[in-house]
Amino acid sequence: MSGRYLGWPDVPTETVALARALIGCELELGAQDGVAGRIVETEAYVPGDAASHAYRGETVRNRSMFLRPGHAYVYFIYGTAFCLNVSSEPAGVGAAVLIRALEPSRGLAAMAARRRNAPLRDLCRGPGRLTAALAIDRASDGLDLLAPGPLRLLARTGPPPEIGTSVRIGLSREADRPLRFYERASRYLSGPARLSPAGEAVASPAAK
DNA sequence: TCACTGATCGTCT
DNA sequence: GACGATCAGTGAG
Repeated sequence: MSGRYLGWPDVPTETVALARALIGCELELGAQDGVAGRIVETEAYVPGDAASHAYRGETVRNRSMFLRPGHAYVYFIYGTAFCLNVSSEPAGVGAAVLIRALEPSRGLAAMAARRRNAPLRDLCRGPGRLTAALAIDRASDGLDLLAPGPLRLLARTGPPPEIGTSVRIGLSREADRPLRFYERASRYLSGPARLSPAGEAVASPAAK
């Protein structure tokens, strides 16, 4: 089921607060496609962070990081993958939240087709995989995810998820900062399992 | 599940 | 010219 569309200024401006608030929200590709997934994993790239693309100031590539909160920053990495971020902090400040994983919720067949029929669990597990599943590329860079358009954020439905914290994945600088956030109960997380302990499950069907 | 490797290319030094 | 917010495939435990 889908919630209501998020708009400005429904979301926190501060980067870590936004990274946590996005867990459980739904990311929807153009309503006509009917493709969407719940965000279950994010990473914060805060101001002054040496691991952030914005660390050395604004460039043509990272300019979307300096937009008002809620804009898409999409970049191409390792010659193989696109990564989707949501800009944070007031306009003019370079910071963003990387969307690392989604739990597929709608349009599963379309996602699978774009992902070479990968198994459901792997459709959106990882920043490059979810952009492939949602057909997100550089054309999506700069889009406002909080306004009508081809890519939108929807409010979380249901109870607040239990959120876990860990170090970020794949970094060489600022690698020790606990700026990765994930939904503890989710089976759709990226990275090594040791970074995503499920914690004390209250009533997990699988745990017994 | 984890560890390792090759592929691949835009961006910045 | 090197490096990087990654992925798929392979092999071992």
